[in-house]
Amino acid sequence: MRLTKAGEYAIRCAMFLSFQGMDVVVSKKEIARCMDIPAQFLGKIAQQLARAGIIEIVQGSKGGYRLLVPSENLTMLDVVEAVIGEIYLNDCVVRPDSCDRISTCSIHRVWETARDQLRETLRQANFKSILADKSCTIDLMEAMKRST
Amino acid sequence: MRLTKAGEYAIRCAMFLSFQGMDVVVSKKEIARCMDIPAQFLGKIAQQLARAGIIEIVQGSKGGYRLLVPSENLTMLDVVEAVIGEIYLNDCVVRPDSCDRISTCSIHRVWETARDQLRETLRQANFKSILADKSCTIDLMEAMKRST
DNA sequence: AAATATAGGATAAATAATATATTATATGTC
DNA sequence: GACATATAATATATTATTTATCCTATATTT
Repeated sequence: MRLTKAGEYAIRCAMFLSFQGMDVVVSKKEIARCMDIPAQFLGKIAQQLARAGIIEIVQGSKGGYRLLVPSENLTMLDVVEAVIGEIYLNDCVVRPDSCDRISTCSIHRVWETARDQLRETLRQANFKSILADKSCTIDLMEAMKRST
Repeated sequence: MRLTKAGEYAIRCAMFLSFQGMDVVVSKKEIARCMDIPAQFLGKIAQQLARAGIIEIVQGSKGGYRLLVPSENLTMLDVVEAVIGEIYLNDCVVRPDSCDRISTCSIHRVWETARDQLRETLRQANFKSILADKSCTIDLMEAMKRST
């Protein structure tokens, strides 16, 4: 019941791009290096972020990724779900036929509540406010230095 | 980011035992049959529930499982964590060394909040109140009929 | 003692996640 | 246009986790 690495990497990538701002194309290599993401794997993740409309992929020399969404409108929910799909904690919430018990059972309702809360918490977390936290930006800048 | 089948099965098992009451020994076979759980797999899950002090395993002919905890004190959190371990949504919350960014970063705090909420919601859900919901008990009784 | 039921260790089978290799395509520079 | 550079896309390999079962041992009832 944990976030996958792909999800974690996607968040790191979104954080880095948010930090750079919307008009900057950042190369895959640089993101991978600074954020400790396997470069090829980042390629896959970027495809999913692009399909979700979160980033734009720029090909060719001087290519890379560019953020398409203002960081105050970009939430952790958007980024995570772009990569791992819509979050749900128990199958039966989304596919009632996965269990032949009735879907009104209160067990289902508990999972539904838990899921809604989780999604809401991630929806509240936008990258602008995350970066407003000094400890995050300090950390980012150190990561950039380290990987030069 | 989903509950494992083992977790789902554990909940079904706990629900069945809660329905039967604390003083009844229910055979593995019967639980497996009524709750659609592979019998051998249920054996493993029962071991974990027993280790957590939730059920008692009775060996020998006429053996089976007996609930040790009053259903009003037994929560979904207890049952789920007995089987899948302590819930956490992102590695870095529990093992800060899994990511070399500082643990005070607000990303971490979001995951921490989400995790706390999730655990709290599951802690609120005790099996007595779950069974107080008619649709659950009706469903249980039908499952028992079906599998005769 | 025989029958019945679960325990516990080992292992197999299935699925999912993570990562990489390779070929193709797009862009900028000379 | 040719070449260098960077990402795309498909395929494949690797690893980890989850799910399930087999088999021998042990406990209990009759």
